[in-house]
Amino acid sequence: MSLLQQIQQIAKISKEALDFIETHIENVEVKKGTLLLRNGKVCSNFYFVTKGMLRSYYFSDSKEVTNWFALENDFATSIFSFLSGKAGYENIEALEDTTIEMLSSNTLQELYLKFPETERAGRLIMENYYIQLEERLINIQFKSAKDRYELLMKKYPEIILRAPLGAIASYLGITQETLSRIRGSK
Amino acid sequence: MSLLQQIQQIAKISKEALDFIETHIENVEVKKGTLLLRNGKVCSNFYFVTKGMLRSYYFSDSKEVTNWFALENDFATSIFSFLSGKAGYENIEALEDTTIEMLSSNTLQELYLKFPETERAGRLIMENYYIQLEERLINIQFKSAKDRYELLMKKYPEIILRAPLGAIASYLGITQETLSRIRGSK
DNA sequence: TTATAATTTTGACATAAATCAAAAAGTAAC
DNA sequence: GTTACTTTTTGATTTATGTCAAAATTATAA
Repeated sequence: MSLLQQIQQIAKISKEALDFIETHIENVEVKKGTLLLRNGKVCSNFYFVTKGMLRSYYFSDSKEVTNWFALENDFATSIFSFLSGKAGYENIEALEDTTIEMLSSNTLQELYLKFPETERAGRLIMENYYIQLEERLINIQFKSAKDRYELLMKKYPEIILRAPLGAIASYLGITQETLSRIRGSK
Repeated sequence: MSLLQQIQQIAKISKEALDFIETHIENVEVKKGTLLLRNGKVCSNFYFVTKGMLRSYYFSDSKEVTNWFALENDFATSIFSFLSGKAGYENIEALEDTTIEMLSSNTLQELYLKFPETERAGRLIMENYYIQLEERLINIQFKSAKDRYELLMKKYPEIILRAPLGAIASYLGITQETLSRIRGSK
């Protein structure tokens, strides 16, 4: 699926707006290990993954903490930085060779102004993100490490299969030793 | 401040849309202890607190867990249920005698359709909510109980002063015994 | 293929926070 | 003001998960 198709599934958008988006999409291919964003920088791009996998992480006491994974057909950006225009704390790296479609924040602002009907898609995407995040917060707050791992496995098995253990562990809020033991014990 | 004023601070909205909102606002006063929403029900209202304090909580193994507090000038709703139209897991109660302005989800849907420029305010509100929630997730995942308490005290001292200990503790993801000890030790 | 580096697993031990229980303090009702 | 109820504090003990360290496995590159 392409970014354009994905957006059309979310909200009805005029032909003109779609054309505008299409002419502004930038296609990028990056090798595994590439850093698309470094902490301390402003994230001025909104990504859509067509192939491969990204992850965002930040440092907490010099330890890497995974903030999210983005697989095929997922949107991805450093939301705080992208929305506020301020320097962020996130790093975005490619966990595999990855192909992305990219929109700049300028393009998006222009899109919202020129085609106000696209605000709806923006709102719906944010609402969806919020609900996901809320669920994650609840899990982290009140499920055991093992429960959280099993929930992730059920909901996003692809992440478990494709991401390195350390990245998964810090996403779940546990150490990799603990995750390794959880995996071992069953 | 009123709901109308708050919305106008977020995005520019036409006179007509404002009128539409105004005629649909419902003013409600509730006594301390009132349950505005019970889990298992669909939350079909969007609240704005003009006086007093609400909190949302859900049950995890028959224990109450606070999901959020809403003080004066805060919006409040059971976001998942309100957005999805499905039965939710949250309860919303008044922690004090509280005055609220209320919009139904039907009104809001109508508003978005009739006045598409209001989508922008909706999007911006959601973006802001998301950023707040992300920050909270990061804190819960990687700060100690004490650090989390101190962060809350710095950011929302009103909550610490006005909410009962048990509600604050479960909001922070700790037991009330632990919170009591944190308070005691300094 | 072998050498080197990165990732994952295993082990021993430490610790923050939970649990269970009861006392103390605060609030509301009669 | 006394009684009953709720909330908060204090104490003793347990437990899930973290930390530190090293071994085993797997991936990468020369």
